[in-house]
Amino acid sequence: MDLNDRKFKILEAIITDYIKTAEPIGSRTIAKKYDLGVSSATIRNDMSDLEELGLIVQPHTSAGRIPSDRGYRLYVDKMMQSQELSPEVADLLHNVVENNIGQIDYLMQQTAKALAALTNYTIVVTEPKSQKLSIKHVQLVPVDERSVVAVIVTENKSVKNHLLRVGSVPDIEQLNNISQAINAAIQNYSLQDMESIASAMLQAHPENRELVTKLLKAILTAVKQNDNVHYYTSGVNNILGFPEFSDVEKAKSIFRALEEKDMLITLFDKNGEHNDEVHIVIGGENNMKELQDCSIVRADYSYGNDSYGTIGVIGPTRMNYSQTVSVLSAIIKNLETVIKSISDGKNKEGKNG
Amino acid sequence: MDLNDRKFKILEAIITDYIKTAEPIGSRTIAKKYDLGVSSATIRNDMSDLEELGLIVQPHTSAGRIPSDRGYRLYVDKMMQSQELSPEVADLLHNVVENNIGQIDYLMQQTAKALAALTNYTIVVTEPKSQKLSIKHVQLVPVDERSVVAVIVTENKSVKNHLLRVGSVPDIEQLNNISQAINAAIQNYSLQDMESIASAMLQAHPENRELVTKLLKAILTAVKQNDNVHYYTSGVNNILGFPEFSDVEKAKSIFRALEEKDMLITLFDKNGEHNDEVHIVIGGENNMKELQDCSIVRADYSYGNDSYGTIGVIGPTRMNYSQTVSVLSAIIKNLETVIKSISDGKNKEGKNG
DNA sequence: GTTAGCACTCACAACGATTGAGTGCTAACA
DNA sequence: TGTTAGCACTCAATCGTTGTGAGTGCTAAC
Repeated sequence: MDLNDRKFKILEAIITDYIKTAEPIGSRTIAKKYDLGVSSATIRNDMSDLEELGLIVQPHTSAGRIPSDRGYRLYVDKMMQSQELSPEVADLLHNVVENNIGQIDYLMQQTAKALAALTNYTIVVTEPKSQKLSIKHVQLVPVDERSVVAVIVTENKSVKNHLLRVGSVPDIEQLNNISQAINAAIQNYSLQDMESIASAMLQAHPENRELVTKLLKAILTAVKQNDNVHYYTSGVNNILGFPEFSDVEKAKSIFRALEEKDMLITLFDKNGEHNDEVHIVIGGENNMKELQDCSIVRADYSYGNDSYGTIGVIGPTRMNYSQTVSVLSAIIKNLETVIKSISDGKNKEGKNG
Repeated sequence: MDLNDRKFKILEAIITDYIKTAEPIGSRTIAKKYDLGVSSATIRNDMSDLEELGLIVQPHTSAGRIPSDRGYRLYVDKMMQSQELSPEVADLLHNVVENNIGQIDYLMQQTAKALAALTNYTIVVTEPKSQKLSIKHVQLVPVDERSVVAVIVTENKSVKNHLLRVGSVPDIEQLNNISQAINAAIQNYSLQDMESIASAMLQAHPENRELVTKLLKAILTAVKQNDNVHYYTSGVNNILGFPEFSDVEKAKSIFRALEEKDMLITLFDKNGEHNDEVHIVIGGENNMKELQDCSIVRADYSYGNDSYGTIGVIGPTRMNYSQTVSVLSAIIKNLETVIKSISDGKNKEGKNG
């Protein structure tokens, strides 16, 4: 069976209508609302064919049709028109990135928040994560008489604080000396060779054994923490706004799924490398049964050379794919442009290793 | 009308039963379940009296009784037995604090999470906030060729990072010099006198005008940000578990309320100073209409000398007050003990100003 | 003060009838 | 061969009716 132009139009009508109303669409509605020049009986015949192809389904005998996962898939792959963003929205997205680019965690949070507000769906943003992590710089900063913060800057520009509690805190000069020494040691030895770094450090600063030991431990923790995916969510409650989730049990199971970290790993599983496309996973195409009624639109953004994160939009299968893809592409582009403009200096000067 | 012993017992029966089941309790149920030695008719008479006093209400004519806000209030103030925590729970609470005391944001998050898991209610924790904020130490740390992190340590031991983007980043030695200079300047002038600090700094480091300007701005932001209440929530979804909120609209309105920052300010409004009591606000006693079906149990914890935060537990009016108060008191005690043990050195040595 | 007994109330569930949106099929038409 | 009008059929949703049972308030007697 072939899909002629009219059948495509009917499928599109069903999908766009259903996205708007969440109600099954009947043949008469299509005949009246869309000017196809044929009667409802003809549309009925076409709908029967579309159903045979598995593109639409009937919730029950005496109801209209709604799109199936396969129907959405065809729509998304072949029929969907890309949507122009309004200048206001484009501006808003640009500003979110521009204003928060300095603080990576703020940036992630604000990005998620803005996308949630714009799309009305649920947003998950993962922090950029580098494949190979290396420590770039370490600095000790005094906090009070018993604690020092180790500020650890990694190659992929994440800045993390680790508070170290010690018996007594050396003065600032000494802290600077230790900081300098650890930076030198990290340059000289590979991070794998913690033994050598430790012994070198302890030899040079025997009077601050406790501090140095804890510092090294913090650095190890930082390296290990890199394996943890940090992520931010926003708009989780938007789920409750959709009639398909007005059943509390359904909403709860989705919430539970979104709370689990492993879920995200499954969901955002790259099956390989970062790439530039926007990925769409529709309904049952993902294999988590709690999210079978949801679709996920996601895209990676690169952050520096080999570091990247993911932004995912989670909504009902009946989501506005076209708008979502536009907004997502726009924010990714903004992120990458601004990030690139910052790190441009780096390649030219090429000082640091 | 007076409340004799039996009436108290009946009220208590109604409250404890309703907390468990969320169903109205009838006179026969009480007669059977609680051995009061009187018939249901007698209990009926007493219940009628309790209703006249406004301590219980009937949802409709042919239903049992449920406690009113005033009933809960009487129970909480006069009748409630304090509950011993099991050693496991006590241990868990202790460990949460002990293991995370170093990183204040982690500590808040983990505390909220643990309480949410233990109580099954919604937890809101505000970061400790000082009345008067002063900057204790500033340190610049290089990130890449275009950016520097300003690590700002405040008197109440919060450590915040601000990323500064500049045309070119001076070498580490210079960064240390500038850090030292700003620390000195902050010591010499009051923070109110930013003018003087700025001119002194710019005079001393004219070649890093951009960096110094941005640094000063970051410091100002840090001071201002202190006015913002930072808070962490956990267990928001627990709301959906309670039958009284199984109506999606109700749940949504509560979620919306919890999302609003101003709500918290209203909710946690201290009407004055920090004190040691656990406060309980029952149902309509708070004046936010979205939360009229919720109760709030909250307590302040002090963090250092004049800095304190608040932990709030939000649940249905039908919440287990006794357990909640126990858990909350325990975590507050843990927090304060551990915090005190850390800062003990401070008062003895009394070095820094 | 307590209790048994009884009439009364009212939410809730079950049932059946009605409605209406929507379909599939058939026969006729271009 | 594609299109259409017409008609019988299906079935979720709505609505009124009825029965049921948990629970009350009142009264009279103990």
